[in-house]
Amino acid sequence: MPLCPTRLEMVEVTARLCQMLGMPRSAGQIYGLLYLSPHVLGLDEIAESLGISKASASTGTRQLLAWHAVRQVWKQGDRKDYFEAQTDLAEVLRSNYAGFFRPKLENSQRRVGSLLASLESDRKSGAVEREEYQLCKERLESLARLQNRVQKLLPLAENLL
Amino acid sequence: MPLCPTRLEMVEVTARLCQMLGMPRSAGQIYGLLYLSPHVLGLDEIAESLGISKASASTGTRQLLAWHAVRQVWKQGDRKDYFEAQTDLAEVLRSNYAGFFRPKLENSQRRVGSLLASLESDRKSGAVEREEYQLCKERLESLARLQNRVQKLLPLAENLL
DNA sequence: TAATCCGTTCAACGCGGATTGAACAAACTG
DNA sequence: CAGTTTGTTCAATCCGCGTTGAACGGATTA
Repeated sequence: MPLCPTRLEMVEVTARLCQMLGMPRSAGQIYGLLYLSPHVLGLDEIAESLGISKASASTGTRQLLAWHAVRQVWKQGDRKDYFEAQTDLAEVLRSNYAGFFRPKLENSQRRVGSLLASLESDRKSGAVEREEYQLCKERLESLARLQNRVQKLLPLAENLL
Repeated sequence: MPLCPTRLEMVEVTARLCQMLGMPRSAGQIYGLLYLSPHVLGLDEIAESLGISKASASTGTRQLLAWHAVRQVWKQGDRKDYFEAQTDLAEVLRSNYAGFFRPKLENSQRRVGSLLASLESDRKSGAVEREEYQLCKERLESLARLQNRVQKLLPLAENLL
Protein backbone atom coordinates (compact mmCIF):
# COMPACT_ATOMS: atom_id res chain seq x y z
CA MET A 1 0.00 0.00 0.00
CA PRO A 2 1.22 3.50 -0.78
CA LEU A 3 2.31 6.04 1.82
CA CYS A 4 0.07 8.88 2.91
CA PRO A 5 1.02 12.37 1.65
CA THR A 6 2.49 13.40 4.97
CA ARG A 7 4.93 10.55 5.01
CA LEU A 8 5.88 11.12 1.37
CA GLU A 9 6.68 14.70 2.23
CA MET A 10 8.71 13.61 5.24
CA VAL A 11 10.80 11.33 3.03
CA GLU A 12 11.47 14.23 0.70
CA VAL A 13 12.46 16.51 3.57
CA THR A 14 14.95 14.12 5.13
CA ALA A 15 16.31 13.22 1.71
CA ARG A 16 17.11 16.83 0.97
CA LEU A 17 18.50 17.33 4.46
CA CYS A 18 20.92 14.44 4.02
CA GLN A 19 21.93 15.70 0.61
CA MET A 20 22.66 19.10 2.10
CA LEU A 21 24.92 17.51 4.69
CA GLY A 22 26.87 15.68 2.01
CA MET A 23 25.34 12.32 2.82
CA PRO A 24 23.69 10.05 0.26
CA ARG A 25 20.14 11.01 -0.55
CA SER A 26 18.91 7.44 -0.30
CA ALA A 27 19.97 7.19 3.34
CA GLY A 28 17.88 10.25 4.09
CA GLN A 29 14.89 8.78 2.32
CA ILE A 30 15.16 5.59 4.33
CA TYR A 31 15.46 7.44 7.59
CA GLY A 32 12.43 9.59 6.81
CA LEU A 33 10.43 6.51 5.89
CA LEU A 34 11.33 4.74 9.12
CA TYR A 35 10.92 7.82 11.28
CA LEU A 36 7.18 7.91 10.65
CA SER A 37 6.64 4.20 10.23
CA PRO A 38 4.27 2.46 12.64
CA HIS A 39 5.93 -0.91 11.93
CA VAL A 40 9.47 -2.12 11.48
CA LEU A 41 10.29 -2.52 7.80
CA GLY A 42 12.19 -5.09 5.76
CA LEU A 43 14.68 -4.35 3.02
CA ASP A 44 12.28 -5.07 0.19
CA GLU A 45 9.50 -2.98 1.69
CA ILE A 46 11.91 -0.07 2.01
CA ALA A 47 13.10 -0.40 -1.57
CA GLU A 48 9.59 -0.64 -2.94
CA SER A 49 8.11 2.16 -0.83
CA LEU A 50 10.83 4.54 -1.93
CA GLY A 51 11.21 3.33 -5.50
CA ILE A 52 14.92 2.63 -5.09
CA SER A 53 16.89 -0.52 -5.80
CA LYS A 54 17.42 -3.22 -3.20
CA ALA A 55 21.14 -2.50 -3.49
CA SER A 56 20.61 1.11 -2.45
CA ALA A 57 18.37 0.00 0.38
CA SER A 58 21.07 -2.37 1.60
CA THR A 59 23.90 0.13 1.49
CA GLY A 60 21.69 2.88 2.88
CA THR A 61 20.55 0.90 5.88
CA ARG A 62 24.11 -0.15 6.64
CA GLN A 63 25.23 3.46 6.61
CA LEU A 64 22.38 4.43 8.90
CA LEU A 65 23.35 1.56 11.20
CA ALA A 66 26.94 2.82 11.28
CA TRP A 67 25.64 6.26 12.30
CA HIS A 68 23.38 4.68 14.93
CA ALA A 69 20.44 6.34 13.22
CA VAL A 70 18.48 3.11 12.80
CA ARG A 71 18.33 -0.13 14.76
CA GLN A 72 18.12 -3.63 13.41
CA VAL A 73 15.29 -5.82 14.63
CA TRP A 74 14.85 -9.54 14.26
CA LYS A 75 11.60 -11.45 14.35
CA GLN A 76 11.58 -15.01 15.62
CA GLY A 77 11.43 -17.56 12.87
CA ASP A 78 12.05 -14.95 10.17
CA ARG A 79 15.33 -14.65 8.33
CA LYS A 80 14.64 -11.14 7.10
CA ASP A 81 16.29 -8.07 8.58
CA TYR A 82 13.90 -5.43 9.88
CA PHE A 83 14.73 -1.85 10.70
CA GLU A 84 13.35 0.87 12.92
CA ALA A 85 14.45 4.48 13.32
CA GLN A 86 16.36 5.75 16.31
CA THR A 87 13.95 8.64 16.79
CA ASP A 88 16.01 10.44 19.41
CA LEU A 89 18.19 12.53 17.12
CA ALA A 90 20.07 14.08 20.03
CA GLU A 91 21.08 10.57 21.00
CA VAL A 92 22.27 9.99 17.43
CA LEU A 93 24.54 13.01 17.71
CA ARG A 94 25.83 11.89 21.08
CA SER A 95 26.71 8.41 19.93
CA ASN A 96 28.51 9.80 16.90
CA TYR A 97 30.57 12.34 18.77
CA ALA A 98 33.22 9.99 20.15
CA GLY A 99 33.57 8.01 16.96
CA PHE A 100 33.32 10.77 14.40
CA PHE A 101 33.47 14.39 15.53
CA ARG A 102 36.07 13.99 18.23
CA PRO A 103 38.61 12.22 15.98
CA LYS A 104 38.13 14.95 13.37
CA LEU A 105 38.81 17.62 15.94
CA GLU A 106 41.88 15.86 17.28
CA ASN A 107 43.18 15.37 13.77
CA SER A 108 42.84 19.03 12.99
CA GLN A 109 44.65 19.92 16.18
CA ARG A 110 47.50 17.61 15.26
CA ARG A 111 47.65 19.19 11.83
CA VAL A 112 47.96 22.69 13.21
CA GLY A 113 50.60 21.41 15.59
CA SER A 114 52.59 19.97 12.70
CA LEU A 115 52.18 23.24 10.84
CA LEU A 116 53.76 25.09 13.76
CA ALA A 117 56.58 22.57 13.79
CA SER A 118 57.18 22.87 10.08
CA LEU A 119 57.17 26.63 10.50
CA GLU A 120 60.02 26.33 12.98
CA SER A 121 62.01 24.20 10.59
CA ASP A 122 61.31 26.67 7.79
CA ARG A 123 62.71 29.40 9.99
CA LYS A 124 65.84 27.45 10.81
CA SER A 125 66.42 26.59 7.17
CA GLY A 126 65.85 30.19 6.18
CA ALA A 127 62.92 29.35 3.92
CA VAL A 128 60.92 32.18 5.47
CA GLU A 129 61.74 35.75 6.44
CA ARG A 130 61.55 36.94 10.01
CA GLU A 131 58.46 39.08 9.49
CA GLU A 132 56.50 36.41 7.67
CA TYR A 133 57.53 33.91 10.31
CA GLN A 134 56.12 36.08 13.08
CA LEU A 135 52.80 36.56 11.30
CA CYS A 136 52.42 32.88 10.50
CA LYS A 137 53.17 31.93 14.06
CA GLU A 138 50.66 34.34 15.51
CA ARG A 139 47.88 33.24 13.19
CA LEU A 140 48.52 29.56 13.63
CA GLU A 141 48.49 30.00 17.38
CA SER A 142 45.23 31.90 17.19
CA LEU A 143 43.86 28.99 15.16
CA ALA A 144 44.98 26.57 17.86
CA ARG A 145 43.20 28.65 20.49
CA LEU A 146 39.97 28.52 18.49
CA GLN A 147 40.25 24.75 18.23
CA ASN A 148 40.57 24.53 21.99
CA ARG A 149 37.44 26.59 22.47
CA VAL A 150 35.54 24.38 20.02
CA GLN A 151 36.71 21.24 21.76
CA LYS A 152 35.50 22.63 25.07
CA LEU A 153 32.19 23.68 23.54
CA LEU A 154 31.21 20.47 21.75
CA PRO A 155 30.74 18.22 24.78
CA LEU A 156 28.79 21.04 26.39
CA ALA A 157 26.43 21.32 23.44
CA GLU A 158 26.12 17.56 23.43
CA ASN A 159 24.68 17.64 26.92
CA LEU A 160 22.35 20.56 26.34
CA LEU A 161 20.67 18.81 23.45
CA MET B 1 58.32 33.61 -5.68
CA PRO B 2 57.11 30.25 -4.42
CA LEU B 3 55.48 29.67 -1.03
CA CYS B 4 57.39 28.23 1.89
CA PRO B 5 56.55 24.60 2.80
CA THR B 6 54.48 25.62 5.81
CA ARG B 7 52.18 27.78 3.74
CA LEU B 8 51.86 25.10 1.07
CA GLU B 9 50.79 22.67 3.77
CA MET B 10 48.33 25.20 5.17
CA VAL B 11 46.74 25.56 1.73
CA GLU B 12 46.36 21.81 1.53
CA VAL B 13 44.82 21.62 5.01
CA THR B 14 42.19 24.28 4.41
CA ALA B 15 41.46 22.86 0.96
CA ARG B 16 40.67 19.47 2.43
CA LEU B 17 38.69 21.05 5.26
CA CYS B 18 36.50 22.92 2.80
CA GLN B 19 36.03 19.79 0.73
CA MET B 20 34.95 17.91 3.84
CA LEU B 21 32.33 20.56 4.55
CA GLY B 22 30.92 20.26 1.05
CA MET B 23 32.42 23.53 -0.12
CA PRO B 24 34.56 23.94 -3.21
CA ARG B 25 38.16 22.97 -2.72
CA SER B 26 39.48 26.06 -4.46
CA ALA B 27 37.81 28.36 -1.94
CA GLY B 28 39.63 26.51 0.82
CA GLN B 29 42.93 26.87 -0.99
CA ILE B 30 42.42 30.60 -1.38
CA TYR B 31 41.52 31.04 2.26
CA GLY B 32 44.56 29.07 3.41
CA LEU B 33 46.77 31.15 1.15
CA LEU B 34 45.40 34.43 2.46
CA TYR B 35 45.31 33.27 6.07
CA LEU B 36 49.11 33.10 6.23
CA SER B 37 49.84 35.85 3.75
CA PRO B 38 51.82 38.86 4.94
CA HIS B 39 50.42 40.98 2.10
CA VAL B 40 47.06 41.43 0.46
CA LEU B 41 46.90 39.51 -2.80
CA GLY B 42 45.46 40.20 -6.24
CA LEU B 43 43.44 37.78 -8.31
CA ASP B 44 46.32 36.85 -10.60
CA GLU B 45 48.73 36.30 -7.74
CA ILE B 46 46.21 33.99 -6.10
CA ALA B 47 45.66 32.01 -9.28
CA GLU B 48 49.36 31.66 -9.95
CA SER B 49 50.36 30.80 -6.37
CA LEU B 50 47.80 28.01 -6.24
CA GLY B 51 48.08 26.81 -9.81
CA ILE B 52 44.38 27.35 -10.50
CA SER B 53 42.66 29.29 -13.26
CA LYS B 54 41.77 32.94 -12.94
CA ALA B 55 38.14 31.91 -13.29
CA SER B 56 38.37 29.70 -10.22
CA ALA B 57 40.13 32.45 -8.32
CA SER B 58 37.34 34.86 -9.22
CA THR B 59 34.47 32.57 -8.23
CA GLY B 60 36.36 31.38 -5.15
CA THR B 61 37.01 34.86 -3.81
CA ARG B 62 33.41 35.88 -4.41
CA GLN B 63 32.20 32.90 -2.43
CA LEU B 64 34.58 33.71 0.39
CA LEU B 65 33.34 37.30 0.30
CA ALA B 66 29.75 36.07 0.57
CA TRP B 67 30.72 34.05 3.63
CA HIS B 68 32.55 37.05 5.08
CA ALA B 69 35.68 34.93 5.22
CA VAL B 70 37.80 37.40 3.24
CA ARG B 71 37.73 41.15 2.85
CA GLN B 72 38.27 43.16 -0.27
CA VAL B 73 40.92 45.86 -0.19
CA TRP B 74 41.56 48.64 -2.67
CA LYS B 75 44.81 50.44 -3.24
CA GLN B 76 44.73 54.03 -4.38
CA GLY B 77 45.46 54.48 -8.05
CA ASP B 78 45.21 50.73 -8.68
CA ARG B 79 42.27 49.15 -10.46
CA LYS B 80 43.01 45.65 -9.23
CA ASP B 81 41.05 43.93 -6.48
CA TYR B 82 43.07 42.81 -3.49
CA PHE B 83 42.01 40.38 -0.80
CA GLU B 84 42.91 39.64 2.79
CA ALA B 85 41.65 36.91 5.10
CA GLN B 86 39.22 37.53 7.92
CA THR B 87 41.40 35.67 10.40
CA ASP B 88 38.85 35.64 13.23
CA LEU B 89 37.00 32.45 12.33
CA ALA B 90 34.61 32.80 15.24
CA GLU B 91 33.60 36.13 13.76
CA VAL B 92 33.06 34.40 10.42
CA LEU B 93 30.66 32.00 12.08
CA ARG B 94 28.86 34.80 13.85
CA SER B 95 28.36 36.85 10.73
CA ASN B 96 27.05 33.81 8.90
CA TYR B 97 24.56 32.83 11.55
CA ALA B 98 21.89 35.41 10.78
CA GLY B 99 22.17 35.08 7.03
CA PHE B 100 22.71 31.36 6.68
CA PHE B 101 22.17 29.11 9.69
CA ARG B 102 19.17 30.90 11.14
CA PRO B 103 17.18 30.88 7.88
CA LYS B 104 17.95 27.17 7.48
CA LEU B 105 16.66 26.51 10.96
CA GLU B 106 13.55 28.57 10.47
CA ASN B 107 12.91 26.83 7.19
CA SER B 108 13.17 23.42 8.76
CA GLN B 109 10.78 24.51 11.49
CA ARG B 110 8.28 25.70 8.92
CA ARG B 111 8.61 22.40 7.09
CA VAL B 112 7.86 20.39 10.20
CA GLY B 113 4.94 22.71 10.86
CA SER B 114 3.56 22.07 7.41
CA LEU B 115 4.07 18.36 7.94
CA LEU B 116 1.90 18.53 11.06
CA ALA B 117 -0.72 20.47 9.12
CA SER B 118 -0.73 17.99 6.25
CA LEU B 119 -1.03 15.22 8.79
CA GLU B 120 -4.21 16.81 10.10
CA SER B 121 -5.65 17.03 6.62
CA ASP B 122 -4.65 13.41 5.98
CA ARG B 123 -6.56 12.46 9.10
CA LYS B 124 -9.66 14.36 8.06
CA SER B 125 -9.59 12.89 4.57
CA GLY B 126 -9.11 9.42 6.02
CA ALA B 127 -5.76 8.89 4.26
CA VAL B 128 -4.26 7.66 7.50
CA GLU B 129 -5.48 5.32 10.22
CA ARG B 130 -5.98 6.48 13.77
CA GLU B 131 -2.98 4.58 15.15
CA GLU B 132 -0.56 5.74 12.48
CA TYR B 133 -1.85 9.27 12.91
CA GLN B 134 -1.05 9.21 16.62
CA LEU B 135 2.46 7.93 16.08
CA CYS B 136 3.23 10.43 13.32
CA LYS B 137 1.96 13.27 15.44
CA GLU B 138 4.04 12.29 18.43
CA ARG B 139 7.23 11.92 16.45
CA LEU B 140 6.78 15.12 14.50
CA GLU B 141 6.17 16.99 17.72
CA SER B 142 9.28 15.49 19.26
CA LEU B 143 11.13 16.69 16.17
CA ALA B 144 9.77 20.18 16.70
CA ARG B 145 10.96 20.13 20.30
CA LEU B 146 14.47 19.20 19.19
CA GLN B 147 14.47 22.08 16.73
CA ASN B 148 13.56 24.45 19.52
CA ARG B 149 16.42 23.22 21.63
CA VAL B 150 18.83 23.66 18.72
CA GLN B 151 17.58 27.16 18.07
CA LYS B 152 18.17 28.05 21.69
CA LEU B 153 21.60 26.47 21.66
CA LEU B 154 23.05 28.05 18.52
CA PRO B 155 23.14 31.66 19.69
CA LEU B 156 24.63 30.44 22.95
CA ALA B 157 27.43 28.59 21.16
CA GLU B 158 27.93 31.65 19.02
CA ASN B 159 28.76 33.72 22.07
CA LEU B 160 31.00 31.16 23.69
CA LEU B 161 33.22 30.97 20.64
C1' DT C 1 39.72 54.71 -31.89
C1' DA C 2 42.80 51.23 -30.92
C1' DA C 3 45.07 48.82 -27.43
C1' DT C 4 45.48 47.10 -22.68
C1' DC C 5 44.16 45.64 -18.36
C1' DC C 6 40.82 43.21 -15.12
C1' DG C 7 37.21 40.79 -13.65
C1' DT C 8 33.09 38.05 -14.74
C1' DT C 9 30.29 34.80 -17.27
C1' DC C 10 29.35 30.59 -19.64
C1' DA C 11 29.46 26.21 -22.22
C1' DA C 12 32.22 22.21 -22.08
C1' DC C 13 34.89 18.96 -19.73
C1' DG C 14 36.22 15.85 -16.06
C1' DC C 15 35.97 13.74 -11.64
C1' DG C 16 34.10 11.68 -7.59
C1' DG C 17 30.49 9.60 -5.52
C1' DA C 18 25.71 7.75 -5.66
C1' DT C 19 22.78 4.36 -7.88
C1' DT C 20 21.74 0.17 -10.15
C1' DG C 21 21.26 -4.55 -12.22
C1' DA C 22 23.32 -8.71 -12.15
C1' DA C 23 26.09 -12.03 -10.17
C1' DC C 24 27.07 -14.10 -5.90
C1' DA C 25 27.02 -16.24 -1.06
C1' DA C 26 24.60 -18.05 2.70
C1' DA C 27 20.92 -19.99 4.98
C1' DC C 28 16.75 -22.46 4.70
C1' DT C 29 12.89 -25.64 2.33
C1' DG C 30 10.91 -29.26 -0.26
C1' DC D 1 20.13 -31.90 -4.21
C1' DA D 2 17.50 -28.51 -6.72
C1' DG D 3 15.01 -24.48 -5.67
C1' DT D 4 13.83 -20.24 -2.65
C1' DT D 5 14.56 -16.52 -0.04
C1' DT D 6 17.50 -12.80 1.48
C1' DG D 7 21.35 -9.76 1.79
C1' DT D 8 25.84 -8.25 -0.09
C1' DT D 9 29.28 -7.14 -3.54
C1' DC D 10 30.89 -5.19 -7.75
C1' DA D 11 31.51 -3.29 -12.35
C1' DA D 12 29.02 -0.14 -15.13
C1' DT D 13 26.52 3.89 -15.40
C1' DC D 14 24.59 8.11 -14.11
C1' DC D 15 24.61 12.55 -12.27
C1' DG D 16 25.85 16.81 -10.00
C1' DC D 17 29.31 20.01 -9.17
C1' DG D 18 33.78 22.10 -9.48
C1' DT D 19 37.04 23.59 -12.80
C1' DT D 20 38.65 25.74 -16.95
C1' DG D 21 39.62 28.21 -21.38
C1' DA D 22 37.70 31.34 -24.12
C1' DA D 23 34.73 34.96 -25.00
C1' DC D 24 32.87 39.10 -23.17
C1' DG D 25 32.15 43.86 -20.98
C1' DG D 26 33.75 47.71 -18.70
C1' DA D 27 37.20 50.88 -17.52
C1' DT D 28 41.59 53.15 -18.54
C1' DT D 29 45.28 54.78 -21.39
C1' DA D 30 47.81 56.17 -25.67
